Amino acid sequence: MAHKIATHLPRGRPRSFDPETAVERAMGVFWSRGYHGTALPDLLRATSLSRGSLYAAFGGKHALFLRALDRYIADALARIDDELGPRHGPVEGLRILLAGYVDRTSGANGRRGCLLVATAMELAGHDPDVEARVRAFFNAMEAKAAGAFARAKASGQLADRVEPKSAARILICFVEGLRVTGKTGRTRAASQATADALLDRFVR
Amino acid sequence: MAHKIATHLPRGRPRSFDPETAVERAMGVFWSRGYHGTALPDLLRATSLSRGSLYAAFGGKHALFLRALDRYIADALARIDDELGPRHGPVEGLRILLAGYVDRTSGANGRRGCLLVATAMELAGHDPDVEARVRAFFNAMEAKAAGAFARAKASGQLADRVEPKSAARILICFVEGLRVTGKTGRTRAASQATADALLDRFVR
DNA sequence: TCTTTTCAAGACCACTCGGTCTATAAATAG
DNA sequence: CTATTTATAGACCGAGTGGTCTTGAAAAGA
Repeated sequence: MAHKIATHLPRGRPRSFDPETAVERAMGVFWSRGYHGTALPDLLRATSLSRGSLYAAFGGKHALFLRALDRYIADALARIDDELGPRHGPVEGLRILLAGYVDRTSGANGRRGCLLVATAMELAGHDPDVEARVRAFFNAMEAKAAGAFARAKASGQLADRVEPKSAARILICFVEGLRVTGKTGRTRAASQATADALLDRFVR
Repeated sequence: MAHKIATHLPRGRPRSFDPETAVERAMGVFWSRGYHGTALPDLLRATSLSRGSLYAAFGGKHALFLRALDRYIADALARIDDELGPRHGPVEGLRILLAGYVDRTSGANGRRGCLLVATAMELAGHDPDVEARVRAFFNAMEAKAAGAFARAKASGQLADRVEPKSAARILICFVEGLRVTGKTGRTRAASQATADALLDRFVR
């Protein structure tokens, strides 16, 4: 008899299951390993979901990825709104925003990278759903940064001939470039000094 | 008899085969699709090599990828040496370098992306061989750019209080950020205007 | 209580992965 | 000429891929 010795292993043990939590945990896996580098079992382990549950709830790997990306973008935009919001003056807000990027692109944080930048490089060229989200993020961020620069200019805090829209685009390229160079584990001190040097070219 | 009807299909047709050409073609595939997104058959098609030849010549997918990355980096550094070399003044060289990045990050060129940036985001955190190469590239590029800024400063062409090393780091973050935002297909005019605005904060 | 719902476990599917190896044929060296 | 070298074509391998489906047990509602 080549039958299994122990049949009747325990099967289902339903637990309450929060989709948002699952998306958040899946986001962490995609963030660390990229889309192609993430296998279904990685996601099942991270979310504590079974294959069936994951497919019923999200439809598949790609759909879950888009949910995770949306969440990452929403978090990032909310953070920018907070940093550049009315709680601080515009220049102070930009300084706080830059300090946040310095923190997230130094040492181990830097090595972890950025889901949005990694996704842009890995998928934006081939996946229209992804490209639309990446473009929307950069446009939204640009609008928020340009608003802060415009408020700074209106209160006379900018150097001569600084145009808010150009300054915002420069700032975005700079921080996304920080995310790239941060992948090799730059020190916080060096990144902060570079960020300070940039902002000092714009503020009076 | 379930044998094949046509046995004796033609097998070997040896051709001379240049490894550097194969590396260059493999580079193009990795560049467009990323490391995990590239399958062996893609590389065989692009190089016109058989599996056996590819393994005999390069040892495998990962080793071939490193060869391709080395080639990409060597090409990039040679181009920078040319742009920032004695053929032009330092500020003119920086302007030419920026114009090249604008060209490579606009429209369809931008969508194609950058093998180095994509590799940094996809693999640098997990692959020491890759991380070493990415770090070496950024260090080398920073040294070259800092040299150009230093020469510009020595001839009085920089704005007050611009420090060559900080300026070089800012420039690198900016151009690598351009590669990221370029993935969504920005227009050349917008990118060029942004690059001009950046350089104008540094030159007198 | 009994029925329905909700989930986990995991077998199973067809396919693809990177990598190895054999058989064969053209080119080349002697 | 023959012998060797160099390359191709492609079968083959075990492992892994994303995705589907069946089974069974715990939870929830009646």
